[in-house]
Amino acid sequence: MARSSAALNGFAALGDPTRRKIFELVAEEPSAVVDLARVLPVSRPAVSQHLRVLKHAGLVIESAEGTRRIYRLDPRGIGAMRDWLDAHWASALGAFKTFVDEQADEEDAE
Amino acid sequence: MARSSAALNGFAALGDPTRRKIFELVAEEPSAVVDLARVLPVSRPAVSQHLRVLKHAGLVIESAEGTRRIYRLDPRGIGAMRDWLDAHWASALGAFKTFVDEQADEEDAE
DNA sequence: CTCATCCGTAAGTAATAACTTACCTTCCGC
DNA sequence: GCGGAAGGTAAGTTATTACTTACGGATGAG
Repeated sequence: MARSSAALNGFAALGDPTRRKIFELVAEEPSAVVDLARVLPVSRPAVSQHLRVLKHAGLVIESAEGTRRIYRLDPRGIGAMRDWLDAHWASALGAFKTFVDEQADEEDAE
Repeated sequence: MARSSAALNGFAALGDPTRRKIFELVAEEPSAVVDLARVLPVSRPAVSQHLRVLKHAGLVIESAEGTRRIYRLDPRGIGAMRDWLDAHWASALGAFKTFVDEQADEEDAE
């Protein structure tokens, strides 16, 4: 259950635009907090707070390098969200196709 | 751009627990608003408002059936989120592996 | 033509969350 | 040791947002 609730928190974490931007920056290149704050339109503490949320959601990991904390993507959190979405996507695709076919039949009948 | 921003809104839409529950109920079986409200711990208007958000995010579609509006999953919105996540997942997995290998090397060196 | 059901929207409220500044600790170069 | 850079946390403010009740419009049954 810890795994699935972490995956679910991932959606809330990536729901915020600033956090999504941080996620994309870290995806491009593992970065320290100060480097992210330089690029973003928010203060450094705000970046720290966002990173805490992303970390808690299992989307990033942290590693010390001198005084700098380097943040990287954690593929496990992303993978959990991906799996959850994949399962629903597959069943949705089947149901959607059935629905569209039925609609077409009804229109033929008119 | 309309496509990608819709996909991104999807994360915010699924970030809310009630909305995620609605999403799962609709995934199990296409439902009318009143049926969803019967199961959920919130009022019917609240369900309507959540469905509007999900619809705007491209995650569900609506079809009239008498006075009832039947909501179904829209695989396109889910697919867009899935694609976005997939791309980041793949690159994250590569970067993560490299990072773990480097860590192992440094520990060997000590 | 009523009457009931289904549903969306408006308006107001209370909780949440994203941001700021201020402060303190930790680590490196000199 | 000392000064400076990096960053997590606290406290306070403001904007979102998830919810409620109240209302009005549309559809189907009798």
